[in-house]
Amino acid sequence: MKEIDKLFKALAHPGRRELLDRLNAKNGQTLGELCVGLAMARQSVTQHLLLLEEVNLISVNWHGREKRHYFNPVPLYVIYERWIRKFDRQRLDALHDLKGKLEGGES
Amino acid sequence: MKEIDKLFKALAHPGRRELLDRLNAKNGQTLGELCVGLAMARQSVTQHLLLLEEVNLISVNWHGREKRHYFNPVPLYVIYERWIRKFDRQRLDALHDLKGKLEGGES
DNA sequence: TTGACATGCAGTATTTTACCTGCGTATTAT
DNA sequence: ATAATACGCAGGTAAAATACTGCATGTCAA
Repeated sequence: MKEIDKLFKALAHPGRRELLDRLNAKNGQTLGELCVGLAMARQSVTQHLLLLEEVNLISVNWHGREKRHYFNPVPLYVIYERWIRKFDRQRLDALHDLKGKLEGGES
Repeated sequence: MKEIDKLFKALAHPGRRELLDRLNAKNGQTLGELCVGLAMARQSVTQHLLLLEEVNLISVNWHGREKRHYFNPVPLYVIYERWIRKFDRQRLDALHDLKGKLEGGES
């Protein structure tokens, strides 16, 4: 399976995207911290984190018995550049401009 | 399930992304055309197309007995604006600049 | 009107994903 | 040394996603 396929799959789960959100808000959190407030067993969270590791969206760092997690946005950049951007960037820009005009209330 | 969740799920399947690619290359293709060269039964392709319809990534148009499909990139734009872009745009821009410099061979 | 074609609909098998429970191991603190 | 803590590992189950087969329906062309 291609890397980009795994990447999209990794992003397909709301829980995993939330984990990325939380690491983006506060980097270097441990597994225990990341489990707080989630309706999931610790072991399930571990599986999600491993998946995110595999596609390089997070990296880890051991400090004694603690495993600290760090968010890496580069794969998202790859998705944007190689996949989203190629779909008629001009059309998107035009829509963006239109949206701005409409919201801005310009005649 | 939230709209953004369904959107990410819809993009998680390589076959569905290929369908979008093919429609982007040539808009207005029928189900039959889209099936050519795919290692899938027509009925499976239908299911994928319906899923893409549900999240508004494609729209359809009947002409007699033919169902024509059209790609709509707006949801991708939404993903970029509401999800990718929020992750430290500055960091991404910096990486982009760096990449450009390295590739450009600037000292 | 009849046959070919484009597609829909229903039911089912297979595979993958998500999640859990139970137990084991290494590290830290007392 | 012992207990508490932080986490890994293995296995099992339930649900969801994927893909199929078989048949029905509507449209077009001769």
